Amino acid sequence: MKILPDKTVERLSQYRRALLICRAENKTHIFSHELAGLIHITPVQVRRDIMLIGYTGTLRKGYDVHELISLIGRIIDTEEGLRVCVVGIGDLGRAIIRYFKGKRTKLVITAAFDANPEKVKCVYSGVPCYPIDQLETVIKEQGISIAILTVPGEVAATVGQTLEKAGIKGIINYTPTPLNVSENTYLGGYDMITSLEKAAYFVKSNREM
Amino acid sequence: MKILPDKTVERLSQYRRALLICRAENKTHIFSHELAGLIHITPVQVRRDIMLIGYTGTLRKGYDVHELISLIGRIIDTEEGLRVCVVGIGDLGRAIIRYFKGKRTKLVITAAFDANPEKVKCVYSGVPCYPIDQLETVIKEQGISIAILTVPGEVAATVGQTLEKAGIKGIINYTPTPLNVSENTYLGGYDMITSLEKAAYFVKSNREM
DNA sequence: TTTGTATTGTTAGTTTATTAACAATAAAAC
DNA sequence: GTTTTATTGTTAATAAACTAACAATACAAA
Ligand SMILES: NC(=O)c1ccc[n+]([C@@H]2O[C@H](COP(=O)([O-])OP(=O)(O)OC[C@H]3O[C@@H](n4cnc5c(N)ncnc54)[C@H](O)[C@@H]3O)[C@@H](O)[C@H]2O)c1
Ligand SMILES: NC(=O)c1ccc[n+]([C@@H]2O[C@H](COP(=O)([O-])OP(=O)(O)OC[C@H]3O[C@@H](n4cnc5c(N)ncnc54)[C@H](O)[C@@H]3O)[C@@H](O)[C@H]2O)c1
Repeated sequence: MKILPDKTVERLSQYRRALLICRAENKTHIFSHELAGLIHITPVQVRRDIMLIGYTGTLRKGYDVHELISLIGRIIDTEEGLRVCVVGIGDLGRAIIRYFKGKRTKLVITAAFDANPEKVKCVYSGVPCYPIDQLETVIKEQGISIAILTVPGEVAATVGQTLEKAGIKGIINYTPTPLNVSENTYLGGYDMITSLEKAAYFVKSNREM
Repeated sequence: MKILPDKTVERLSQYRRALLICRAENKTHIFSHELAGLIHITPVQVRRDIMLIGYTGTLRKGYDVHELISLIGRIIDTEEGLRVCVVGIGDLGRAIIRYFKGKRTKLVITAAFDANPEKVKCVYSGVPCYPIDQLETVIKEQGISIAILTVPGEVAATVGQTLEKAGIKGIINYTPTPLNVSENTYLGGYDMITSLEKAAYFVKSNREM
């Protein structure tokens, strides 16, 4: 399939999240305007995205929830799955591991890493925690390709380097430290302060009107 | 000032984060390409954003770090500040409170709420936790205008309603539950699974090439 | 002094993303 | 059986975001 627009990929993920909830509620079909409402966008956008991935719904009946979930899976997920690790098991790292637990079968957190010897022996929501100096070994052994970075900001840059050296293909960086990675490593992540400040700007502008 | 593009506001927040680090390192001036490198965008974009907010740097010397920080503050922040609360003090809520601690003076978390009586008495990183049934009272008393929602998904919709009733103007929803709020309440938030799935799609597409 | 270089500010151009519009048509209403 | 309505799929139009290009110019080097 042709490469999809960035924003469409992002929305596909959101669609799936919403559709999984629908499926859990035994809903078999959904209209474009319903799906749109769930994630606060327009129905046109939904239809356009769905067109882009080559799916067609049934007129006056909507989209088949199961089929759509499965198609989005075929687009976003890989056949054999991708493995993910979390580096830095503080509050944020733990929250993320718990949040992921059991959510996906094709994108699984299989390892955690920490520098603190106390944490290293433990298993968090089913994910074993290894000492940070085994990072490279474990990543290669398990074939992990994506890392979520939740270490303290001061050590983030160093750990980032190590991750790249270990062969990681994508990093989601939640630390406030800018990472310096090579061109072909995907870099994601966002800052909660930025989310808040956007909200603040909106609230401010709204009040002035 | 004319309303700024959404993306520019987002980047202004990121610029400030980077600039604050620079200031801490006693850097007084910064070039567009340096600032760009820190957040992985192009220098042109930096210059354009800075043009939009009406600032001008010094030729061959770059932008004054202090001045730029202060100008971004005047744009994003409000004169008298905005108050923020966190609803649901689990791992994620705590991580957020800690992350914010002391970071901003114009955007301050002043209250937390939880349903668990054990947590209610405590103070988290300087933020007192109130019982959820005092939500409306405390929000009105303290003049809180933005809420960060980190309760379990099952209760999110209900709590969202209450927040709106209490006069909240913006909600950052980190739960996976779609919220149903009125038109003029700002709604933000981000899903970490979506971040990951975007990364996965990228890694997958890259490999196929 | 003159020339060359680095860097800003800005305009115009391009690409990407969103929205509007509407033909097609299945189902429902009459 | 005919008309109306709701909904999809798609194309065309608009808007937003980004990028390229370059004039202007301060500073450094020659
Ligand atoms: N992006 C955001 O919006 C956001 C929000 C909250 C926190 N954060 C950031 O996320 C990071 C983690 O936050 P937290 O609240 O969980 O912090 P935390 O201090 O609770 O956790 C950090 C963990 O990293 C471990 N660690 C320290 N050095 C390490 C190393 N060299 N290698 C591996 N592990 C190491 C520590 O033992 C600890 O368990 C921080 O950088 C914080 O600033 C970002
Ligand atoms: N957006 C994301 O990427 C992301 C990541 C991680 C977690 N989450 C979500 O964030 C939420 C919190 O995650 P967590 O790991 O901190 O969960 P958690 O279970 O540790 O925390 C939830 C807290 O909410 C409190 N609570 C329960 N009912 C409440 C109510 N009615 N009013 C107020 N407080 C109430 C609980 O006492 C608990 O302290 C969950 O919905 C989770 O799915 C989202």
